[in-house]
Amino acid sequence: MSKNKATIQSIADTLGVSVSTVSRVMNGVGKKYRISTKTIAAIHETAEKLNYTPNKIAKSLRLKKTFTIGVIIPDISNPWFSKITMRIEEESRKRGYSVFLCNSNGDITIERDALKLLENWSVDGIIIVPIGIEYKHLLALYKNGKPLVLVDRFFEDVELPYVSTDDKQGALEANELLINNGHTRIACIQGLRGTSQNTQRVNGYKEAHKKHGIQIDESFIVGSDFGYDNGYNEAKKILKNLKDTQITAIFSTGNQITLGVLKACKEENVKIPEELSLISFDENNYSELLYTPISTVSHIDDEIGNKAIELLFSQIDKNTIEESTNVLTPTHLIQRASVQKISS
Amino acid sequence: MSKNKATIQSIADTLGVSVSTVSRVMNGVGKKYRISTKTIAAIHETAEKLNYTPNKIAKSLRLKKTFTIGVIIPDISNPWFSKITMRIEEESRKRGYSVFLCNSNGDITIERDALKLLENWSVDGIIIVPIGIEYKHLLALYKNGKPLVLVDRFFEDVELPYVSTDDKQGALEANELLINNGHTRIACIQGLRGTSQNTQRVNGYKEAHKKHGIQIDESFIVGSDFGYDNGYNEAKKILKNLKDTQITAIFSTGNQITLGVLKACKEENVKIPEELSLISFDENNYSELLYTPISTVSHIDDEIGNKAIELLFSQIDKNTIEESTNVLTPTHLIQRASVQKISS
DNA sequence: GTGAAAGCGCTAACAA
DNA sequence: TTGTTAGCGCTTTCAC
Repeated sequence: MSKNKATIQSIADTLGVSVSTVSRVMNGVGKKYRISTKTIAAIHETAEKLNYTPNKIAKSLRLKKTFTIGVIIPDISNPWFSKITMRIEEESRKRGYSVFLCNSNGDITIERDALKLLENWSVDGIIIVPIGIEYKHLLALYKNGKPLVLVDRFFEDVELPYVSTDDKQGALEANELLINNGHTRIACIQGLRGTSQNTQRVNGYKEAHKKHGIQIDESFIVGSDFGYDNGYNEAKKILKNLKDTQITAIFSTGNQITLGVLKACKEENVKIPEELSLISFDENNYSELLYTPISTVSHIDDEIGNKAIELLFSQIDKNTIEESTNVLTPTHLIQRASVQKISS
Repeated sequence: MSKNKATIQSIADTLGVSVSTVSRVMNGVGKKYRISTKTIAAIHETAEKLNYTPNKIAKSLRLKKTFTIGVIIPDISNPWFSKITMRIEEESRKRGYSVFLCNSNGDITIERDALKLLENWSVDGIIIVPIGIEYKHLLALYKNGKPLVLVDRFFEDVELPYVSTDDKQGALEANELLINNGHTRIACIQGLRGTSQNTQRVNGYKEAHKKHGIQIDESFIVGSDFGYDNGYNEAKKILKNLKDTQITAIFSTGNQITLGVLKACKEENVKIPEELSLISFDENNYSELLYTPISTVSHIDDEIGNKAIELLFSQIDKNTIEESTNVLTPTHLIQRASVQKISS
């Protein structure tokens, strides 16, 4: 097996034909150019023999099109994101595109660098779950003509197409469930402040309160990011002051936060739902198998992934009907044992 | 903001210098070539002004080096894989490399295509979690000089560097724990047959039996892949025949299988560990929070990811000390409530 | 200190 | 039906 790769040139040389002929055959337009069947066969044969594989780099440079898309995710180890990434990868592959993956790790500097990198790689389009606190770099790229779709988090009043979840409505329903079960003192453990996702979910929390004429105690809204530790730490504090605050339920804005809360409750020996009700954003395949099955706000990652790809390729293929570039998918409330009726 | 990107050519033109000068400056070797400070400054300035970003495609073509690595994973939505992917991405980024992600979806055809694709993209190296039932395509590429590292699954007696878990030892310890607790009739729900991972784990199961002089009942070894459904279906069958088989414990070879088992036990109202003990490969941050905290065989993904990257770059940088290219990281048994002592 | 020019592998317009 | 050739954006040798 030779170490230096075969090129169309080497095929052309061994056969005594020209590179264009080889190129045409390799691109399957041999017939169209009425290249003789035997030439076609011969080319395929030597290609095989020389173990030829086309050089995508050269092709990309020439065509100014790479057939790649870039994906930037804050944390692929989060199941919700990894499922979306999978969807994106699969759909892209079907369309003949490959995926460049970047993990921004929740760090805006990395996000900016990753974006620059993808630009330098001339990816044909970008799907990003932005950190969500800054959009200038995204807007600049988009305005410059690079196909781009935001997923999960977006920026209000900024002209960047997105597909996300109707977080507010989901949060509203979740909190109404609590309220309808007699809860009026509900803690909200939030994620990263300033992100649309968080804002919407907290807004849903607030709206549920308003709708039912319940005073909002701002001190009940705590936390700072979507991680496990945040959930754990904030829950710990809440549990320690349960007598003072009279909190009877927690609304968790993310799956990792929820795990932290569960850990804390376990440590502090606080029974769910007897002593504390819990409802959480994000459904997982283990949600019903936890020590108390958790009521969740499910949002379908598959659909979001699909929509994102659809939106992106409509930009790439320039078939864009420039209407409704923004999509909010609905949520679905899954009721389980973690919410209990109380007499208020 | 102009739509057509600036190139070193356009910078050279606006400044009336040559492309080589610009190239040198952009690559930070301006001083080395004793290019005048004002020229350097001017070039940087216009680069900024024209919003120049280097074209990695062109650079790659010229250098025959892409500063990318390819990653092929059977299922990134599996937390264990996604964590490894994250590790790989992060380390690569630190070294100035980007990641091409492919999800083989457990399909050998896709795996082969993905590999071909990465080859065509001239990635500088490949990290793959192979489906594990075929290695010819991998070996061919490796023999041809492409840096390659297998992760998690490997092929015995095939000269392909890998970093994996000491699955056999882990399985051995897990089953010894069961045996030491009086269990002798242990079911094993296996994953994809023919993969090293599965073989090793089943071997560990068998070895534990042999070591303790327990007859192995081959009919107790069931299942066919690492998915949730497999765990669910096999557990259902086991639970229905509990009286006949006298099975007292299940050894699950993977995290998704375990979730399926838990679901089945819940449905069939079989209490863990009172009626059935359970121990599982793969630790997750929710393992201790399940309705029965699960004893697990933990294997540290971070270390595996790091080792894989290390091995890969030692090949890429050709600093390879050609010894010990294979790594097996140890497992760690985490004991929780899901295993109960029984009087045998 | 700076520039000219070849060439990485491929495509496609133009030629024959 | 097939070939010639320019050029995608960049690096680098050689020249001055």
